[in-house]
Amino acid sequence: MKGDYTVNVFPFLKISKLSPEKTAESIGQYLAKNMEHVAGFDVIKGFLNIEIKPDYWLSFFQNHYQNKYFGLLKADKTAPVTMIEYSSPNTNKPLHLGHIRNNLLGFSVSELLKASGKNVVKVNLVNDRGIHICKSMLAWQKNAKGATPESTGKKGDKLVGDYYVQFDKDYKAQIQQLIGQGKTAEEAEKQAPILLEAQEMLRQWEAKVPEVYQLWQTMNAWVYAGFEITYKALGITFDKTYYESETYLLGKKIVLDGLEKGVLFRKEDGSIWADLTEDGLDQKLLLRADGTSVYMTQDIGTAQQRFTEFTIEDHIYVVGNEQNYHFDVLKLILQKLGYDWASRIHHLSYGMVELPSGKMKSREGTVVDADDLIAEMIDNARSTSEQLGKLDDYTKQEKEKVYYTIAMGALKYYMLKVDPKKGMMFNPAESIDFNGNTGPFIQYTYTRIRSVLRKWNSEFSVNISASRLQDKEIELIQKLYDFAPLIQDAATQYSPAMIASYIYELAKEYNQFYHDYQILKEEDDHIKSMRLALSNWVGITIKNGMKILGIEVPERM
RNA sequence: GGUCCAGUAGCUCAGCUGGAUAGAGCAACAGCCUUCUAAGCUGUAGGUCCUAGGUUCGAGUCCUAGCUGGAUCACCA
Repeated sequence: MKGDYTVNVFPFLKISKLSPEKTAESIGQYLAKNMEHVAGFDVIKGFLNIEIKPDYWLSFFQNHYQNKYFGLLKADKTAPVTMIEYSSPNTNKPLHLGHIRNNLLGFSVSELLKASGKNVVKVNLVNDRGIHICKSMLAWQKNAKGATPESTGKKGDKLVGDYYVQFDKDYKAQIQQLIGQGKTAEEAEKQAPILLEAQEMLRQWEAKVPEVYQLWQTMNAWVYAGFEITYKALGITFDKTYYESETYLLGKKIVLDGLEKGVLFRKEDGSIWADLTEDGLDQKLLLRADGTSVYMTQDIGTAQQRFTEFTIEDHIYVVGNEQNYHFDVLKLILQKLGYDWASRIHHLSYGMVELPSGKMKSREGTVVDADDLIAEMIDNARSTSEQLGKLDDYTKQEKEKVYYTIAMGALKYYMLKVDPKKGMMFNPAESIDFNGNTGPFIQYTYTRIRSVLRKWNSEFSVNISASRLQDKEIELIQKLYDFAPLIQDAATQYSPAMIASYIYELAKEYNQFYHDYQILKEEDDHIKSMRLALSNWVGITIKNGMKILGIEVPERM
């Protein structure tokens, strides 16, 4: 097929009043005459294929092949920031596959925005208070006999999570017992003694009863130590961490102001609500009758705090699509309260990760644990790598580093190549692949490039006439040409998947090139040098693209 | 029940603002390592793009209805 670009002329027919063929013909002739880079054109069935002169690609090649930051923009540190909240864990259970998607997406979108020239602030909001935390604490008090991460050798978040599950088990047993005594299910759910105890514990926590407060601090510290390990393994970082225990009261004042202004209303029992029925939504509780705040209240306060602390041009919340309604309500309430920045809030709503058996439920233990999955990925990378035996001269530590890099490359790419908006299926029975459209395939392409360049270990340049470029070489240059605009496009859509798909195609094309042409063995020095330069440039782009996905590339594998 | 989202090859997914014969990977089958890393390359096979209408030169893409699956409509977060 001839032509580098295709113009579809059908939309112009109304203006040209000519047949598609004649319209295409005349546009083609005009372009060939007036555009210096246009070499020629073809008309097929109303499609105008334009061919660009190889010189154009050659000069683009010469201008950029040495640029280590090819396609990337630098952020202006004085510019307004894009704030991105992600992770947002609860401190009552360990991280699972769903959290992995959230964390990887949040981190990658941050990198993507940075690469597109934005000034990014990454924040985490730890949900460290509330009834669910008290449930773990209560179950620990009742069952643990003083067990700690040290005494059990168990990771802190796992230990606490076990007691959250334990609570749920006991709670359900009590409900059954009450139903057996003639209560309705609804009554039983509200009256189970263990739940009443947890609610009492929450009141004690808010009153900062020392015994409860101290236990809370202790158990949260265990969880944070556990999270730290998982975050580190995932390579996830934040610029700032907010704790709900420190911000949960913030929204209160705003809500009371809103009440005074008549935007909100009070019910007979004293609770405060927003009426959104005119906007097609329901009424939303903002303060309980006893004055305590709910999730929405906290989010209002936290948002206000952030917009005061920073000059924010865009605030992204990476949160699952199960909370779409929550964010619709949040934005609407903030608008009604008169905050013009409400329009700058953007919910990056990603689809749930599902298992063949359905949705993951922490309480029911049907989750793919983050640490387990990471460990399994590393084991798989190790056994594959050992079979191939290409790293035999590496030290054990060097090898382990490569296994880890490949394992995380596979996991991260697997999660990020899917469009964020869409749900995704994960089958634990089938381990994540290392071949085909995968992270390791791209990493492998990079190591091939590095291997060639190590063997040369000298200068190279592009000093050749354009007519000597092979089609495949021009195709690679064209692919690289797309990188910078792609980053901008992907950034506006918050889509690391577009980057993943691009790097895969680039790596694939390079592998074809690598297979079909010789580089070091090429006899013509100019061609050899040009191919080294092209390889190096592809390598740079793979590395930069993978960095946006939070994936490292190894020198060898 | 109201609202929202999704349905593309056996499986997992691409398919940009409507454009040429709908693409990859995995799985299956057949080839390619005395040659720069075979975690690679090449080929074969695999499709009623959920269904039915509509919009127009043209629909996987837009509209309407239906079917199926999911989410949500909490004094949980």
